Amino acid sequence: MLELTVLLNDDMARALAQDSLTVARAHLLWELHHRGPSTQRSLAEVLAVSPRNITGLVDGLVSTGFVTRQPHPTDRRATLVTFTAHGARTAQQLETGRDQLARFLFEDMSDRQFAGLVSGLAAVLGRLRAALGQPTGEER
Amino acid sequence: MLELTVLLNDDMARALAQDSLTVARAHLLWELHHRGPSTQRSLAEVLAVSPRNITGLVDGLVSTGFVTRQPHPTDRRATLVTFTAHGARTAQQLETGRDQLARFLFEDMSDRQFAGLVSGLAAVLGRLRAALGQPTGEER
DNA sequence: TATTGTTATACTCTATAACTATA
DNA sequence: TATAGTTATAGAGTATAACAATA
Repeated sequence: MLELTVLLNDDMARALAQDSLTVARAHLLWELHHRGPSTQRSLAEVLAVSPRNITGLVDGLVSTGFVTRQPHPTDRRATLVTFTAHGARTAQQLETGRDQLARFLFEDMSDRQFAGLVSGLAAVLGRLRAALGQPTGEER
Repeated sequence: MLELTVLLNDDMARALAQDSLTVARAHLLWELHHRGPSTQRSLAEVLAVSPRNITGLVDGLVSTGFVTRQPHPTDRRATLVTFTAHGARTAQQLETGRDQLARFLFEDMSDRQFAGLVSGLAAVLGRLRAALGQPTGEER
């Protein structure tokens, strides 16, 4: 399992690097894509990371042209992190790529095998959740 | 899947931190445990990381008392990274913990469910391998 | 008084390039 | 001439703490 995740992370990192992205920045883009313009505060909570960290990630994404900082309409302390056209297009591609990978991995699998996999994974996940004390996982 | 790996990595990092370890350093310890005293060069290859990176990881493990640098018996350029008693004990605990986790996750699972999980994962892994061009995975 | 985001500081992991000591 | 490991330098991700502007 560890080997598999390392393998996936490395390959994902390489793929993202071709778009001048890192895993951490792509994760922020991904959440932004699903939530729309967001304050840095809310992104810090969603990504379970310090506000200072978000400042750095957004700095990077701004300088590489994926997002901009827009003034919050009612709270002058806050900024809204917002996609550029390029950022929106890239986030959409991330989602499309995820869907394509899922299809590639599962579409030729028999219903029986797929059901067995899902059932087994659900059992493992359930045990993990119990052991870790119900983490807030979002089941994406 | 991504959420799951993130979840596992975070939790693993927290657990390791209680032993003053990081994931990268524990990975080195793990390989050392399975290979015995090793040159930094060989560790760089095994971990697929630059030699300079190994210098840093070993520096950290030396200063926290897990390993020492010993002279190589025949090559005076090389050093052999070697466990301290504390390091050897810790590596053994890592392996024991891995085994315990595996037992916890699978021992109450029916043979049928377990077989379905293994079969499904094997199919997914096979497709990944085909797509990525037969990575050198070690199947641990 | 509390919250948002930044500056200041620090640590870890990672890389490439140049260099030293040895083979 | 090639190899093992280090120093030099750099960048990314992460954290806490102090601070400014605003609520």
